[in-house]
Amino acid sequence: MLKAKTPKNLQSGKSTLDEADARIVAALDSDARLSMSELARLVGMSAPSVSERVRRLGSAGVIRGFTVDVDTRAIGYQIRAMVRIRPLPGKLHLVEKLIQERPEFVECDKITGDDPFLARLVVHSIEQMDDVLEVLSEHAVTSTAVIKGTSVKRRLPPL
Amino acid sequence: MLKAKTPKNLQSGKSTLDEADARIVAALDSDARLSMSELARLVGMSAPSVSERVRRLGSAGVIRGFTVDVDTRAIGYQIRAMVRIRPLPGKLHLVEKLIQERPEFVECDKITGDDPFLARLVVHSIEQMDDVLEVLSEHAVTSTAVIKGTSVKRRLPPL
DNA sequence: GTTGAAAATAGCACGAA
DNA sequence: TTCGTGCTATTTTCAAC
Repeated sequence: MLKAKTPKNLQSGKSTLDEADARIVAALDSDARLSMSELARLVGMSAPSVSERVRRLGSAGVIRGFTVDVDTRAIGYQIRAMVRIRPLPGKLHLVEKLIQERPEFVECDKITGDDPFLARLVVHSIEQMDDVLEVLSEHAVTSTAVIKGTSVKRRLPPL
Repeated sequence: MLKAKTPKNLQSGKSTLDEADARIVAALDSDARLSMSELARLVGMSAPSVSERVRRLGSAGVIRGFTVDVDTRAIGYQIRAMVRIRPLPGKLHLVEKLIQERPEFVECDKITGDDPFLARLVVHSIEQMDDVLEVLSEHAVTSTAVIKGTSVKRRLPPL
């Protein structure tokens, strides 16, 4: 049995999780659809306790939500690429809007350095990739690197 | 009520989803913990049908799993960065292993271009970032761009 | 954080289209 | 085939402790 006192540190937003919460988050990361009762078994607590902790992790902002890991290749998106995007002078916001409006950009971070945006692109074909980049071409300079494989699949940092 | 004929195209691995599957995947993406009965309500089918479709999407490889979206800043990881990594000659595999062994690298793609790896790094502080990059420094050249914000939060391409 | 009871849900077998 | 109905077992939730 695992006895862990309730963390008061969630609100500070800067601390580490206690052991029970860490185990809960790790378990949910490997399968977000685990039932509360099974989750309870895994962490050695009762279901209501675990349920309450999950609720608290949600309202504390640690858990933003639960999502599905979709293999885009299995639904026809054969090509993934990372695109660095440098808007021409004065076109930063326009370019950002264009990126957001193109659903093939499935992720985009604003970063420091020469290229303000780094976006993940998912397309069916090279032709489609070209179509998407064409939209940006008169407003930004882009550098595209096709993804050949994965060395580290998305994972959580140490909890 | 939604009548959609069952897709025979899942096995081909290259096709698009039928409307029911698309709605199921989209709904699960917004909340992977939806109950089958609620999911059934959302897509206008019975719970057993939806349940079977989710099972099939899993075994077809479309759904790889269900995960939790954790806000790493809420657990003390204040800094995120994208790191381009170019191993020195002959050190490609060594560097890949070093990346995989460092849990602060929460994602790493192998890409085309001058820099073979593009990794996402999550750390508590600049000092920790330096520590992590130091490990690579004698085997690779790295270019680090700190993430200032997000333009597009991770999302699915059109289904 | 735990226990126990009521309500909701999941999973299975079956029949219908 | 795939979808829907009715059943039982499990799970979730809420109460009280």
